[in-house]
Amino acid sequence: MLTIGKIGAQAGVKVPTIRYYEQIGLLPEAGRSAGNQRLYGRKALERLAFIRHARDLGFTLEAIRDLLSLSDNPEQPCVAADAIARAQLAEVERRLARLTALKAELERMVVQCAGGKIADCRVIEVLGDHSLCSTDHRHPESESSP
Amino acid sequence: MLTIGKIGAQAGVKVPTIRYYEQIGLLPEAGRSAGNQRLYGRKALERLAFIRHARDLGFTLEAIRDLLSLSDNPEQPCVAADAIARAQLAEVERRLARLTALKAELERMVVQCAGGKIADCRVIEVLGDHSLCSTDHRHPESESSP
DNA sequence: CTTGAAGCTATAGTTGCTAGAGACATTAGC
DNA sequence: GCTAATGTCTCTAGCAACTATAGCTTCAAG
Ligand SMILES: [Zn+2]
Ligand SMILES: [Zn+2]
Ligand SMILES: [Zn+2]
Ligand SMILES: [Zn+2]
Repeated sequence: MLTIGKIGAQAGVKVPTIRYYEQIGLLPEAGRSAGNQRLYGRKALERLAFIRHARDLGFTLEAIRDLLSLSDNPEQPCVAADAIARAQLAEVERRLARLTALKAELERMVVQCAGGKIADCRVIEVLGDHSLCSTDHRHPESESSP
Repeated sequence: MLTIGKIGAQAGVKVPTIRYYEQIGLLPEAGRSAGNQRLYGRKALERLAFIRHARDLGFTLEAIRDLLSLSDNPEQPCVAADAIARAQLAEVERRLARLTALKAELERMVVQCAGGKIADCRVIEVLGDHSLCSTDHRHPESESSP
C-alpha cells in the first residue's frame, strides 16, 4: 500500500491533483489508514497513470472519465473508445492548423520590424490592423490548453 | 459615439467581454450617456480591435497590457514590443512541437487498433502505458522531480 | 521522544471569459 | 403618446483543470 505522495511521485501527478481527481469522482475514494491518511494499491496507481498519460495526450477530464468507464468493461466493443481518440486527433489537427498560421504571422511581424521607435514598430502596427496579415488566422478556439 | 453593442459588433468582441476588459483595466473607463450607458469613440474602438487581434494571435491579456502601454508611448524604442512578440513566437513553436508529437501518437493509436473488445483495444492499451508510445510527448511543466 | 516532513480539510485564486437574474434605457411600430 | 421589444446596467456565479494557502494531525527518522 502506498501513500498519496508515493503514487503521486510514481505517476508524476502532484498530491493536490490526486485529491482533486478523487473529489470530482475520477478516482474512487481511497481507503484510509488508522490515522485517516489515504492508502492506494496497484490498481489505483494504474488508474492514475492512465489519467496522467491521457492528460499528456490532451484529452479532457470528461473524455478521460468516459475512457475509464469503458476500460472498466473489457468485454464491450471498443468503438466508443476509438471514437474518443479520433475526436481528440481531430481537435489536435485543428489546433495544429491554427498554430501554424499564428506562427507564420508572428514570424512576419518580427522579421519585418526594423527596430526603432514604437511609432514605426511593425509589431504594433500589425497588431492594430489585421488587414496587414498574410493569412486569415481568425476563428477563435482554444489555443491555450496543452 | 457608439454604444457597447456597436463597438462589440465592429471589433468582433462580445459585450460582456468588453465590460470585462474595462473591469481589469485593459480598456479605460468609458464615458456614459445621460442614462448611464457606456459610449465609445474611435480611439476606444481601435484599442479594442488591437486587443482582439492580439488575442487572435494568442497573446495573453498580460502581454497585451504591456503592448498597449508600449503603444501609448510612440517615442520609446520598440525593443520591448519585439521581445514580447518573439516570446509569443517561441511559445507558439513550443506548442507546435508538442502538438505534432501528440498528433503522431494519436494517429498511431487509432491506426493500430483493429477494433474488437475493449480488452484488446490499442487505444486503451497505449493510454495505460506510455512505453508503448513512439515519442516523448509528456507535458514539461508537470514534471519537476528533485 | 522529539522534530520535521508529509498528510488532512476547507477555502480561495488562476485565465479569459460566459451565463444568468432583475432592473433601467432606448428605440420602433402603431 | 404608448407599448413592446430590444439593449444595457450591475452583480454574482460558473467553466476547465488545477494550484496555493492556512491551520491542523499523523507519521517516520534520529
Ligand atoms: Zn518593433
Ligand atoms: Zn491578423
Ligand atoms: Zn479500439
Ligand atoms: Zn505516451
